[in-house]
Amino acid sequence: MKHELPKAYDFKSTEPRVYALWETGGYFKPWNDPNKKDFDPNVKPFVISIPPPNVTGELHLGHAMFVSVEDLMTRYHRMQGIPTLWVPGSDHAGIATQLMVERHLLKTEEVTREELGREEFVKRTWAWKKKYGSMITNQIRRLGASCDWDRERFTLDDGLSGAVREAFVRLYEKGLIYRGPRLINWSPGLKTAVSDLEVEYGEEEAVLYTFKYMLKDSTEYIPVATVRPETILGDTAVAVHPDDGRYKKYIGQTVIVPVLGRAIPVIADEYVSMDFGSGALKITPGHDPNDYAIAQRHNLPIISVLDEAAKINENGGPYQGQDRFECRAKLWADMKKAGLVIKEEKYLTTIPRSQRGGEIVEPMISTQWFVRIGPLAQAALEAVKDGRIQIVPERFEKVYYNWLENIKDWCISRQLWWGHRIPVWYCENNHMTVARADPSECATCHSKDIHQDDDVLDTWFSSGLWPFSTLGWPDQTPDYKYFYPTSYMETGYDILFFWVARMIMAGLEFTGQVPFQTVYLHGLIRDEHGRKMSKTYGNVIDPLTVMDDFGTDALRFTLLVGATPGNDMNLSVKKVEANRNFANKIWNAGRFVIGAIDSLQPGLSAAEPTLADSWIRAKSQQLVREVGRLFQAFQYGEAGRQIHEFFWSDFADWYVEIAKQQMQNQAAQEQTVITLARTLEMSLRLLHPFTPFVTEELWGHLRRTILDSPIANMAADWPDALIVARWPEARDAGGAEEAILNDFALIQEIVRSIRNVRAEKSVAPSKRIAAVIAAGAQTALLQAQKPVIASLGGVDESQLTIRESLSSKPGDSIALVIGTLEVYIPLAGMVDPAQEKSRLAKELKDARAQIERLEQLLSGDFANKAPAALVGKEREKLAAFRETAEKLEAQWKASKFM
RNA sequence: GGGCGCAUAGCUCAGUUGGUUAGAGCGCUUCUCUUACACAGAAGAGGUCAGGGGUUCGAGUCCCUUUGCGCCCACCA
Repeated sequence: MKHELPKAYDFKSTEPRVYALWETGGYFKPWNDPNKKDFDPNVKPFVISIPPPNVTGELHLGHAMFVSVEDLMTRYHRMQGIPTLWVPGSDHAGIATQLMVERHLLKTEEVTREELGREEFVKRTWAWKKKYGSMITNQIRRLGASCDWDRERFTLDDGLSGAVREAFVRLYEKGLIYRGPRLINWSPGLKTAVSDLEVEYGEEEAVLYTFKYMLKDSTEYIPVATVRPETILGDTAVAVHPDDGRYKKYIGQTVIVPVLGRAIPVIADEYVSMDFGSGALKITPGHDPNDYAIAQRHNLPIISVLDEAAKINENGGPYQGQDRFECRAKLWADMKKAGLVIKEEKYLTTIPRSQRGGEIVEPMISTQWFVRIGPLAQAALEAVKDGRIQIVPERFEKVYYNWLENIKDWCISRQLWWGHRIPVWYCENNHMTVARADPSECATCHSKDIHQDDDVLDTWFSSGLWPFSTLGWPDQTPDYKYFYPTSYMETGYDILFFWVARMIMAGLEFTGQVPFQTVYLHGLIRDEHGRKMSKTYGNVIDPLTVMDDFGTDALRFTLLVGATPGNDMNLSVKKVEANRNFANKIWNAGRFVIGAIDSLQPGLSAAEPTLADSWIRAKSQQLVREVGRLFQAFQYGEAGRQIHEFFWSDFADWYVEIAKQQMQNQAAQEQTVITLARTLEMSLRLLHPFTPFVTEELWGHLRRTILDSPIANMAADWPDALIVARWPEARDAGGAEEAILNDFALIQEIVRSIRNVRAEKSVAPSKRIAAVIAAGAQTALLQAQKPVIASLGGVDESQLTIRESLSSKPGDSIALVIGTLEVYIPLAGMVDPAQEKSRLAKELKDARAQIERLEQLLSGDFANKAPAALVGKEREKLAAFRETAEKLEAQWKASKFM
C-alpha cells in the first residue's frame, strides 16, 4: 500500500486543516485566485449576503441551518465556474446586545448603564464587541462556510453607518420619514418604543372587570367592562352604538370617571358592537389603539396616565407613582368601596408582550420617528407580483402580499444607546437639522448650540440595507457595481417581514433594483418530537457539541437532507449519528478505491466494460441528471437523498462488491479500477456541497494516488482542491441506458433470491423477478452473468446451473439450479393486462408530449436559425414520434376492448 | 375572524409536471468479525399513504369535503 489511510474518518483533525487550506488558498474569493482583481463584466456572478448573526450571539441550530444551505448554494455555483461571492458579517442587534452588556455590567461591576452614562456605556459595549465579536464568526467557520472573510462587515462599521445616514436623509428629504406623537407600543421593561412586529400576542387568562359608569347627578349608570382597570384613569368618553335602545337616551349626556370624578361624555360610534359584553365601551385614547381611532373621529382629548416605566403619572390623581398592576388592584378596591363594582370574572384574552423582554407592552402616546411605508410597500409588492423576485416556497408569496397590503407606518426610533443614532440635530429654537455628516450649527438659524436626537434606529433599519451596504453603497464601488444585485436571499421564514420585506423595500427605494432575485426560506428546527427548543425545556441541541461528537459534515448533511423548504424540521441526535456513519462510509469507500488504484499493475489495457461497469456508469449519469434538475428546483434535500442512496447502495454495496470479483481477473482490472475511480470522483463532486470536509480530504488522497499510478492521465486536469473542481455534467441518455439498468436490476433480484435460497428462507422466486424477466430479459443474459450471480449470491459457480424450458411447457420458465435447490422463474403469462394497459397509456402520453415539444421547437426561431443538419434531425425525431404515437393509439383503442 | 401548513412503517421524516413493486434513517427479527468500513455486510418483518366523495386507463400525488394537530396575520371592551 502506497497510500495508507486511517480506518475511520477522523473529522477532528481533518476539519480545521481543510478549512485553513481553503481560506489561506484564497478559494473563497470570487475568482478562486488571489491575484486576480478585476471583474469581468460579461460574467454574471453568484452572490449571497449572509443573514448577519448578532455580534454577541452564540451559535445555535438556526445558524447551522442557514450556513449549511447557503454554503451548499455557494459551493454548487462555485463548482460551475461562476464567480461566486458570499458576503459575511454580523449585526449589532440593538436591544439584544445592550441587554447582554447591561446584565454583564450589573453582575461584574454592579453598575447600571444609567450610572455609567451613555458615552461610557457605548464604549463598554464596543469593548465587548471587540472581545467577543469574532466568536460567532469563528463558529460559522467551523460549519465550513466558504465566505470571503476579507469582505466581512458589521452594521456599525463606518461604511455601513454612512449607508444608514444616507438612507435616513434620503427618506427624510423625500418626505417618507416623519416625527410626531403617535400611539406606539411601549416596552416598560426596556423603556423604549418597539415596532408592531416586535410585539407578540398570546392567549392568556385574565380577569374581566365590569363596573358602573355613573351618569352625572343620577343613580343611573352604564355598565362597562375592561381587563385593565387602571386605564379608567385615562378615560375620556364612554361609547355606545348609535342604534342601541338601552343606551340611546344617554348619548350626549355626561358620566363620571370613578374616583377621579372627571366628567366625560357619552358618545355614539358604530365601532361598538351591541351584542358584545355590556354593549358599552370605555374610551382610553392614550392607551388603546381602537380608542385612539375613535377619539380622532370624535375630537376627544387624549390623556396619558402611564410614565415610561408604566407607573401612574400625574394624571392618575391619588394613584400617582404606583405601578400599573398595583394601581389596578387599589383602584378596583376603591371602586368596590364606592359601590361601583358589578362583577369580576375569569377571562381568556390576547395579551401583548415584548418579544425581547417578555413583559406586557403598553400602547402609549409618544413622540417617535416613523417611515411612511405605503409607497415603499407598493413597490415591494410589485417586485414579487411581476416575478422580479421569486419566493421559494411559493406559498409565502401570499403571506408576503397580505402583510404588505395591510402594512402600517414603521416606528423606527428606539430609546436605546447601542445603535445608529438618528442623524437629526435640534437647536435651542427647536429647528431640525437632518444631515449626513455631523453638523456644527443649525441649518436654519446657524445656532452653534445644537444637540443630536437621543434615539437610535431600529436594528432592522440597518439590516434592511444589508445586501447593498455591505458592497459599498452609497458609493459606486467596484464591488457594488459588479456584485449587486445579489442572487439568492436565504433565511428563515420567521423573518420574512422583519428583514426580507424591508430589504426589498429598501433595495428598490435606494438602488432602484431588487436586492436579490430569489428568496429561499428554510423552516425552523425543532426537537425530535416537534417541540420548540428552549432552555427551560432543556431540549436544546447545541450544534457545537454535535459537531464535536459527529463532525460538521454529519450535521450539515442532516440539516440539508430531510428538510423541505419552508417546512419545520425535527432534529434528533440519532439522525446526525446516522450521517456520521455516512461520512465514514464515504471515507471507507474512498479508501477501498485508493487501495485498488495502488494495486493496479502497469501495462494492462482496458477491456470491454462489463454489465456492472456499464450499469454503474448509467446510474451515475442518471444521478447527475436528477441532481441537476433537483438543484434547479431548489430541492436540495431530495438531491442529497438520491446521492446518499446512490453512493451507499448502488456504489458501495453493489458495484464495489462486484469490482472485488472483477479485479481477480487481470484482463478486467484496469477497466474496473478506472470505473471505481470515476464513480468515486463523480460522487465526491456531487457530495461536496453537502459534506465538504470528507470529500475535500478524500479528493486530495485520490488525486495524489491516481497521479502516482498507471492511470495518471485521468487526473491530469484535476484541480488541487475539490472546492474548485467542476460540477459533473450529464451526457444525454443513450438508448442503451435503460436496457442496461433493466438487465442489472434482474441480476440484483436473482442474487437476492439465491441468498434467500441459501438461507433456506424461500425457494419461490419473487414476483419481482418474474416481472423483470417478462419485461424482456433473456437466458443469455443470465448465462453471461453467471460468475457475477454466483459470487454475489455466495455460491460456487460450478454449483449454479441455469436451465431453460424446464417445465412441461417449453419456454415457460428459467430455472436456476443451485446444488440441489432450484429457483424457477416463469417467463410467459406474467404480463398483467392492466399493467400493460397502463404502460401503453404512459408511453402514448410521453410520445404526445415529445411531439408537442418538437412541434413547438420547429415552429420557433430554431427552424430558421439553427444549422440545417440539426433541424433535419429534429424533424426526423418528430416523424418517428408521430409514427410511434399512431401505433400506440391503435393499440390503445384495441386494448379498450380487452 | 381571515390565511397557510401538516396528517405516509413502532419513532422521525422523504416522496414537486399523476405512471410499473410507496422509500430512508433509527428501532425490531435472523444470520455474518468475508482481505474499504461492526460508524459494517446479508436477508427479513412492518404501511387500507387520517376518514369520505370525485376526476382519470391509472391518485400518496389533482379537486371537493370531514376530523385532528400546528403556525402566521388581525383592534373586539
